[in-house]
Amino acid sequence: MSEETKSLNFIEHIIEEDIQNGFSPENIRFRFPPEPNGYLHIGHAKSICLNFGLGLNYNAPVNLRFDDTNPAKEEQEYVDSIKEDIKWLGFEWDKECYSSDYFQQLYDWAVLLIKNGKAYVDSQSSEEMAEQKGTPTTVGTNSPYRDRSVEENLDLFERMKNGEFEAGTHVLRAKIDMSSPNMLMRDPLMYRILFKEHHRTGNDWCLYPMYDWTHGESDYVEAISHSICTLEFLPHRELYEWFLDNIYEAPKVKPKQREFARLNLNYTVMSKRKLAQLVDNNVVSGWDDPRMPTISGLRRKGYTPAAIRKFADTVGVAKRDNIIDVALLEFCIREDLNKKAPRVMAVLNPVKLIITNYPEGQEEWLDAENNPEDEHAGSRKVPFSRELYIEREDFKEEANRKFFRLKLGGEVRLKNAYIIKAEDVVKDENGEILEIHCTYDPLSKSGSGTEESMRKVKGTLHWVSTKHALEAEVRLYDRLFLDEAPDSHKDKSFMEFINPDSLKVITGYVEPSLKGVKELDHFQFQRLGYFNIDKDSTKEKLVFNKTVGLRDTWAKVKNK
RNA sequence: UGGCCUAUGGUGUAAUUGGCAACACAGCUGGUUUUGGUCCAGUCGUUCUAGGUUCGAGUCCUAGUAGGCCAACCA
Repeated sequence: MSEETKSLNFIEHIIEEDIQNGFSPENIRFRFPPEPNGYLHIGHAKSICLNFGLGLNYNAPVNLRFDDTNPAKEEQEYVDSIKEDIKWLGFEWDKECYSSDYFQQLYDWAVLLIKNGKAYVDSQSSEEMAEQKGTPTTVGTNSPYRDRSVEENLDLFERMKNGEFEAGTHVLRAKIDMSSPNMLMRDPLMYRILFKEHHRTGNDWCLYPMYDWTHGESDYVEAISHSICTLEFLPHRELYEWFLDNIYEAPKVKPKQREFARLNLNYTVMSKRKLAQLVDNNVVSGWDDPRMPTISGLRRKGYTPAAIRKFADTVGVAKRDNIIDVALLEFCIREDLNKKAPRVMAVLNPVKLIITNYPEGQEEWLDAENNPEDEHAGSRKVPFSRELYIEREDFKEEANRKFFRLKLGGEVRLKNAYIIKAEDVVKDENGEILEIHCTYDPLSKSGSGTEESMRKVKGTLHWVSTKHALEAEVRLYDRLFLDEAPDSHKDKSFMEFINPDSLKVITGYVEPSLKGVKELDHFQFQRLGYFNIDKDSTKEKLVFNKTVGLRDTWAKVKNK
């Protein structure tokens, strides 16, 4: 079987066209260029999957390049987390690069531009320059310093580099066109003076290049053929090309910038600034809080690399703004975990169930299938006894026939065990049920092959033996925001839509086979959802995170 | 008041480049099931508007409408 012919996205169409037009496939090269000023989120995952996926498809190298031109915001912590996240997603970069590695080259090229009359030192305040910049609908005016001599510019620029001037006193600007309809072409800044220690170059420089001047030239240095970024950089393309044209030397690869629509997810926010705000205001416990749309948050919540890659693949790549339904992300993780996660029994909201005709003190270890979706997963033993926990929601004193669970006088199968019949309840003075008393049919044991064991009863419940169960902390997550588009309201901050119940911490009871499981191990708590082990887990105390619930048809029926 | 980008079911993304609008998710119906999960079958629903070119337009042209981006010494 040949693999399904997958349709190409518009970036791939462009690459195919370039190859058609004679661009040599071995010169194809990509890069993923994060700024190390925050943790990567699911939107970056889309970009990572795009760039590294392209690299795989075209057998082309993909560089990881840290776009570190602003020492005020960038930190090593972020570099480390970014590398970890990309590796975890399953991708390998060719070279690990830093824009700061090119500071000298960039400086030399800037001198070249000055010599060619393409750049000049401006000595006005930022306010004055902003004033002269004009607006999208009105043209700008030239700086009084625009026509400084090459010699003066060269001298000033060198002294800027040497630290002779205070921050803010001078900048280097490209000399382009103050009346361009594209604001970015109105003599954009190339350099500013910043007396800040850089996470890599230390105090070597007090002159730092701006994004536009840095990015395209870095692509050029690395011979990136296709420089893929998000839509908001589209107007930068003209400048990207202008800068390149001023330093380009003939046989080399001239990088091409192309733009795609960034990922948006409903019920969350997706900008590093806003995510940082959630962290700084302690709305969440950190960048890797499972409620965050960060890669580290999703990982901690129990998402798998395969699920995220599948998601990125499914949402596609195009040029129109989009808002993806989180239901799609949830579908992707369920699909993956359904195949991989071992099934176990856990009771999260327990009520005691006593089997009155089961001998006191007796216990049995029953066979339980680990994963019906994976025949190689094998089975395990689970302990059964007279006293069990079941979910409070699985019992009602009376209910209609749509309720496939336990009710007084009704029968139900205990998963992997026996058919039971509810006989009586014991309540406290407030009417709260303390115990459910039932009887079991000793001949109905699962898998025993008896006629009784083959009987069809409508409901099957999960359970744990009170005596054998392990206590565990279980963290239940709900969406962080109550609004579908929390940051789309002009008059309200996204912070006003935070879901106060996004985290519930409860104590649950899990079957004893879970003793000794490792961080990040995934499980399906049968009939409840997927859970994984949090890093806060210890030998003494298990801590689970809820990854996602199972699809819940009952919830829909119930609410009708 | 300018320039640029985008417009296909509820949400996304395709359409052999001008030739029967399809795939996934979501929704709904039913079946199987010792998970109200999975799986299976079925179903709902789509080319922003108006003109034009053409034998034929989602695709090309014109105008309109709607949404997005652009005035940081951020990236």
